[in-house]
Amino acid sequence: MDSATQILNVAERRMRQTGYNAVSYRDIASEIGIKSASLHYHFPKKEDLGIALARRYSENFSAALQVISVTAKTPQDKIVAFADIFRTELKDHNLVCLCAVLGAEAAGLPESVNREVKAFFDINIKWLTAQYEALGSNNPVNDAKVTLSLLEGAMVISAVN
Amino acid sequence: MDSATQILNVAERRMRQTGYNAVSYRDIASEIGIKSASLHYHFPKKEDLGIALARRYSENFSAALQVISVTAKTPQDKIVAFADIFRTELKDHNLVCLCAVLGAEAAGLPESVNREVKAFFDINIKWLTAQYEALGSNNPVNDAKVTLSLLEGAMVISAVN
DNA sequence: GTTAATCTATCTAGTGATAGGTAGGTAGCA
DNA sequence: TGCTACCTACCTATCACTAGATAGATTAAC
Repeated sequence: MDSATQILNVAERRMRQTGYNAVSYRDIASEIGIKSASLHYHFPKKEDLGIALARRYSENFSAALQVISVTAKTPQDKIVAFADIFRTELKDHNLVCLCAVLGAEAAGLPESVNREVKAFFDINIKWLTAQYEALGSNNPVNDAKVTLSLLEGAMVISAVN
Repeated sequence: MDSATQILNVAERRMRQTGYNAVSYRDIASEIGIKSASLHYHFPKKEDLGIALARRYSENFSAALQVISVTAKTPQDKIVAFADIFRTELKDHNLVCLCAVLGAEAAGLPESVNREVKAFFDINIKWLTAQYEALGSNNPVNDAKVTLSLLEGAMVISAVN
């Protein structure tokens, strides 16, 4: 596996456990087995790493939503499959959604990182809205926001236990 | 106002915006107009400050729940009043729940702080469960958890916007 | 095909800034 | 006099980040 991917993997896992500021270049580097200076070759500033992390997370999520759109049959099945993504991450790996963690720290993060986090939420709300529309909801956007809020909040509450 | 209260007020606001690790003794002290060394007189370790913050937050919340229990008439009214606490904090002061922020960073915080955060969630779930019981819910504990998760998640998602 | 030039990914070594935390002193007050 | 609440001055550790060097792979020129 190439170094950039290793860096992103380690950084993502750590940030999802402890937040943006608690993760240092030294910690990431020593886990991979390189020096922190080498991290700056791949991600010159921490802000660059934050942007790359949130963007990759969004892209992976979008891909998973595409798969669900094809594999699950009814809108109900799709919403259940959506929730299962979060449930599995939490139960099997004890990991909170990256964007929930970054969202909670938003006022202290670079604006460029916040934009990526916001984009993640927008993608998910849009996708959920489509499912609730297909279900004939008379307020699909609200239903989508409620669903996403519920899942994100449940992860945060569970993380402390 | 005494210094300990001023410290707690400033620290709470800042942590609710940026998280535990992004808040420093120096920042808090300079906003109040004292030296960072003086903060250590009131809260020797940052862990002590974290514990005190979460505990005070829980106590204030419990007091608010007591008030709601008396002022609001029906269980429905009480649950709405509960949600309004969160809504008001977010809309009027743009502040996320302290325990949502600390929960998101849980794996990187002292265990003593996490215990206080967990206590906060337990208090709220217990109180909400009582309301859903009074409403005749056949799974009041689940309804309580869903309600709290929804509110906490909504704050986190809104924080980034 | 060999050589020269360039690129990639890492290293060592260090910067200045800031973190939490401590020691010891002091002004004012009960 | 002793206590409270602050101060100055400092410590060590760590932070993000940079400069400059280097080994090895790749590419270009002849």
